[in-house]
Amino acid sequence: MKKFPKKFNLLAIEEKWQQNWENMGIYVFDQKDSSHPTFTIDTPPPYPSGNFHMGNVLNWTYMDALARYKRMKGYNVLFPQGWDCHGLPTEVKTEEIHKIKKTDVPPKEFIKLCKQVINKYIAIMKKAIIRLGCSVDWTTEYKTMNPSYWKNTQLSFILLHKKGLIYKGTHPISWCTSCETAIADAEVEHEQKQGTLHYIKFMLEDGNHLTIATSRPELLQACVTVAVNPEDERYSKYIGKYITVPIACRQVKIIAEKEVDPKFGTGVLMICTYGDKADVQAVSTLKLTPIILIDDKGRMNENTGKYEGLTAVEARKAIVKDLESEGLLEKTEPLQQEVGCCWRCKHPIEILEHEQWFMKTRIFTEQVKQNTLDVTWYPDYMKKRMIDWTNSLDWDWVISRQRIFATPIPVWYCKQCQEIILAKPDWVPIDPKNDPPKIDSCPKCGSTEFIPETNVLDTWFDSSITCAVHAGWPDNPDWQKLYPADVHPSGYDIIRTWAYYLMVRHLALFDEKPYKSVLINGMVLGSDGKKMSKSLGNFVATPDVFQKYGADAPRQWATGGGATGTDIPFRWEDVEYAWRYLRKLWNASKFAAMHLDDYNPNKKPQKLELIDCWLISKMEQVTKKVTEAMDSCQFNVATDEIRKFTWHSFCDNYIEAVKHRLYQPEIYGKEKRTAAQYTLYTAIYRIIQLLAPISPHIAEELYQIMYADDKNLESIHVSLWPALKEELIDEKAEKKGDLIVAIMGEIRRDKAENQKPLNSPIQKLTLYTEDKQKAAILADAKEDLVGTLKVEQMCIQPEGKGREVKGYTDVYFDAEY
RNA sequence: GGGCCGGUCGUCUAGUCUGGUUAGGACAUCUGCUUGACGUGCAGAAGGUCGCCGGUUCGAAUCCGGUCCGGCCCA
Repeated sequence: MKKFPKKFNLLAIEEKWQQNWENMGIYVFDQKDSSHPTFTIDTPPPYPSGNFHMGNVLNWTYMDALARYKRMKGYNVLFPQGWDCHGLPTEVKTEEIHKIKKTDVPPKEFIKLCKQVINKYIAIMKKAIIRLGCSVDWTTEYKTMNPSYWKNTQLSFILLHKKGLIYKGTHPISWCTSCETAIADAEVEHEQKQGTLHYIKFMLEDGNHLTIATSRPELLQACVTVAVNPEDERYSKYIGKYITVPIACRQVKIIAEKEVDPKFGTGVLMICTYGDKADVQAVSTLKLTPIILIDDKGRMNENTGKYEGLTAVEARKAIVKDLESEGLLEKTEPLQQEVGCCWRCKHPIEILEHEQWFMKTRIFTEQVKQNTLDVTWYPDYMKKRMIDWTNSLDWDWVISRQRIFATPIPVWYCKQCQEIILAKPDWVPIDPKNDPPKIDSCPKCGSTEFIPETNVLDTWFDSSITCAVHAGWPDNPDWQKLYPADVHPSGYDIIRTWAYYLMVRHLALFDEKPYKSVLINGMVLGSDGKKMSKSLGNFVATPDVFQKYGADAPRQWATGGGATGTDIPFRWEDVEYAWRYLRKLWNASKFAAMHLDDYNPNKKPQKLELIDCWLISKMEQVTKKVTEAMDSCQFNVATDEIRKFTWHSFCDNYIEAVKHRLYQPEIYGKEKRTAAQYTLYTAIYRIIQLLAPISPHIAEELYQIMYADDKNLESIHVSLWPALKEELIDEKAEKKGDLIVAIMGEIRRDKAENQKPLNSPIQKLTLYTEDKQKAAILADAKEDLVGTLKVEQMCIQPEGKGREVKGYTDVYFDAEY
């Protein structure tokens, strides 16, 4: 036992241990070990935004608590950490910082700048993860922008291509005209916008007209058909007839379509290529020829004649004006509409036809669903989100992007015959823009000139193979030992992207699911219950929290704030409460340490008193509950149980009940003092073990002061999680102890009501009970009752009435002060 | 329009799957006391028609049906 510091200085303790843990290397996954089962965490590599927010605190705390728990349970734990560097946000940030456009400098130069930005941000986040006390194995650290990771991403591309799961095709795709790139379904956000519904006359051959309502008159020239609902009696007679599209002055056929809502607008719908996904559907089922009017930059193209060069919005105005002058615009009205927007720049997206690379994902729908059901979800209902998302997908995954800072697609084209030259597995990592293919000539036509693919891969293509990469794929031949990952932690907001892409990619590559379980965290809200954001003024910066309360307290906020998977509001009061708990534990330990100078942990006392057995049994009960809670990722339950046991059973009841034995062995006997010492020593060790995954720093500090000399372990975090000792659960002792504790409580209450100090002596205490068993219990615990309550004289009588002990209708007492 | 989640003292939250003590805890409020660990702590009080309506049941916060409100995701 070391000297107990006088002051409680958690902040200093924390940083000290963070340093020491790194030096000890206890979080390094042991590749060579084969005697312990492995537990692998598929840490989702975060995008380094340069900001570690309270949401990050929440999900890293979940991961770390689990990692530490499993390590104590005897697992060889792999807790890796990577960084998902590529993508538009990085490009945008780099442009912002350097006040340039990405096209202002050569791509190589731009990539260099992006890397600088990312590396700076990684350093900030890494520091924060360490400050939170996470037991990450930093020897595994990787960055998706490094060639070593490119290799993985590109290899996976090659393998999928060889399996026929990747193809090039011209399909309608979501396109951001501002970012000038294709984007995937998952990147489209839907926003409520105020638009205008235009009522436009389309002339029929007989000189009459139909009025169609559209919010996008600029797409008139792309109108390929006009549809009405077959049930709609107003229009059924026109089905099959031809009608003239204004501006385009072109005739199209009127068709019947069940999907048309007769109540929307006039009930006549123009199908154009492409206004929305419904148009895409119609064009493909009806086999119509699309007419594309908008180019990559969002300007009207040569198909629009006099409108060429205008933006879509300008063209809309011009066309409306022209319609008006021709008398074809009947009226306009405001319209609340949902517009698909780019997740990054918020510009409305267009649906354009473009040659892109795709990965076949829809053919895996059934397999994804089946495997989703095979996976354990914490909480269970979150699997619905994955199933629903899978079912809702209409298109394959567009994996090519027209950007700079990303993994290159390892492909060239023969200049002569356009043959696709796919890189061989041993060529990667490679950037086709810098290096030619490693062949002498085109295998098809013999030409020696090649054009590099300039498109790059979607960032999700990097981050959706982590389960295999963390396991050691492709270089470690044993990688399948660590595959599938035991748990994939994630927020519910990214199930449709992260959990889904991981699933579909690993199934496609390896024909096996990537993870055995998914641990879902909710979102962090502001203290007002609304989403935390700077603009709402409810934002709390993580460094402020660390500075004031360190890491152990906010970690308890995270684990105890609510059930796993639910949103939890950040409240300073909750962190404060956790802090008070830590201080309470600290003080209780200090008290125990004061009395343990002469205690020999190797010598068990011969007899324990009733109240000692009571605490030990409670301790086993709480161990059981905490173990079960941790096993099912119910961190809030675990936190709650540990707190309740420490604060109430241990501090309020037990310590108070044995003080007399500790302070006055000359009266109560040395043996009884030793029994109390043993119980204190045992219980605190158990508390810090149970607490170690959740609040690792204080657990370590107390361990090192009080236990390291005896237990001889490097750290509490390598101690073995307490095995369940059912034989120590003693229901009878608990029942007996409960009675004693209830009497002590009732007498405290009696003193309080009589405005007596709690330590005021009782001249005579008479306990009444007719129950002989209870009388025997009282007699057995007489010394602890007398000692704790400062009773001069105590007797037990079968008959008589006094104050009733709460919860016991047959036990009364009378106290004379 | 569809899906999911939530609605529990003034505030936040547990419990709902597996129906059964007095609906648990925290913060805030109020009242005492300060027990030889506690820059505090302890004891106590007050505060709830468990969103609303109906059903099942001996018994419903919990199961079922409906309904309203809020959030998220999707179309």
